[in-house]
Amino acid sequence: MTETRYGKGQYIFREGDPTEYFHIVKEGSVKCVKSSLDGKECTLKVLMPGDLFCCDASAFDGASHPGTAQPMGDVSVLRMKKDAYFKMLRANPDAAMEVIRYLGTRLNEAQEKAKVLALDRADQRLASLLISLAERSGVPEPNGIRVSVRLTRQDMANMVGVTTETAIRIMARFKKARLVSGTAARLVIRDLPKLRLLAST
Amino acid sequence: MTETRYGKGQYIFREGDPTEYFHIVKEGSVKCVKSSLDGKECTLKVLMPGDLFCCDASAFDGASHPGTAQPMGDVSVLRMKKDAYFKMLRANPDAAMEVIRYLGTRLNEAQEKAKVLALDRADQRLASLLISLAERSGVPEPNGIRVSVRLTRQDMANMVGVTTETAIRIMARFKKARLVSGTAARLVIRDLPKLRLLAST
DNA sequence: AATAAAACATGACAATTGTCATATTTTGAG
DNA sequence: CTCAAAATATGACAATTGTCATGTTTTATT
Repeated sequence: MTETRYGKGQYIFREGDPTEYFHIVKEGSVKCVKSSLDGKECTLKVLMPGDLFCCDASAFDGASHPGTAQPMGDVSVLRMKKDAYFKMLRANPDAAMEVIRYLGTRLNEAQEKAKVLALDRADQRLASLLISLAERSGVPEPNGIRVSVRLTRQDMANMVGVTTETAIRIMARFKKARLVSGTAARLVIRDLPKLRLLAST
Repeated sequence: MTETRYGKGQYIFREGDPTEYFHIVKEGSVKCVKSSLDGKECTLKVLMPGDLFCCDASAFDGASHPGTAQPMGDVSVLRMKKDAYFKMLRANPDAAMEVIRYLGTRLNEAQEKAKVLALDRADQRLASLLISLAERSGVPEPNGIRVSVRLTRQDMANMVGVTTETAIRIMARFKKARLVSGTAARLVIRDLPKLRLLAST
């Protein structure tokens, strides 16, 4: 289990690279991105400390990475050769069960995300994103919940499958309605209950 | 491990039900469905024989089912109390590794689906669906690949996040362009290469 | 502090997809 | 075989979202 650091402009691995390591986020956050042939990008998930990645199918059959892992700012990642990882899981039922549980959670998340993408409007999808950001990386503050992950409007757009312009317009509406305030460097969720209402309306 | 049969109009379990069993499809196919508060439905996946379900996180922490499992026609399902399932996995590293591999594959699938929903137009999403149907349940025929799962236009619409009318219109265009023929009872993929081209254009 | 780059913002217009209404055809149960 | 229900089909129109163009503000680097 070795520790590796990555910084701005680097990649941990890219879509199509051969899978060699199993990873865990130690510090910072990591973006999982997939892109289509015409250059459009989609951010599947922002991984936080403790999250496993590349623990999945690609590691088994020698397939290549299904997506790109990109550090958001400076990150520190633990990694282990995939053979050692599998050996460890085989020898350690507790670890294996933990990975099963983790993958199950991730699968549920991914399916919930697919549902939102399939059924909801752009503003509802953004509201859902803001809610989960508040829950997963929110820091309570006097007038709301600050999102500790730094996400630009473009990042948010990529996470919910809309254009940057649409994300900007909707966030402007949210700001006017006092649901949120600030931008990437200091995004604050000001009215979580109303966002929840909007997400399911 | 007991076998249970289900027929039309029944449910194997419904969204919100407590999780008691781990399941495997033995015969027939099973729809995994999630619905939103306003009655819209989204079909996450059609499970085929050999597929595991409810093998995921919900089974761990006593959470309820995140979606509904609905038989498509007559199906036969094997099931096992979740406690016995976990005990079995703990005692059997090969089985546990197999479940990890399976969940990883499903997670990749779900993320690929999220990407398609986030980035592609309705016609591209339908083309992607037809491609995966051809691959996963296709039966070669003189003039194409017959899809052995019976899916109405509404089913397809629910699988790619569009309205039934949109699915009907796009399938009509595909039919005119000789990419497909027939409806639910006898859907045939006639030009897989062109569908692949369309899906990535 | 200066400056280039990135992010944010907004308008005008186009394209896509949804909604609602209404037929027609197909399927399945009795 | 008959008949009701479900599925398919199509038109007119509305709503949503994307595209492109352009300008301002913020951020980061020297």
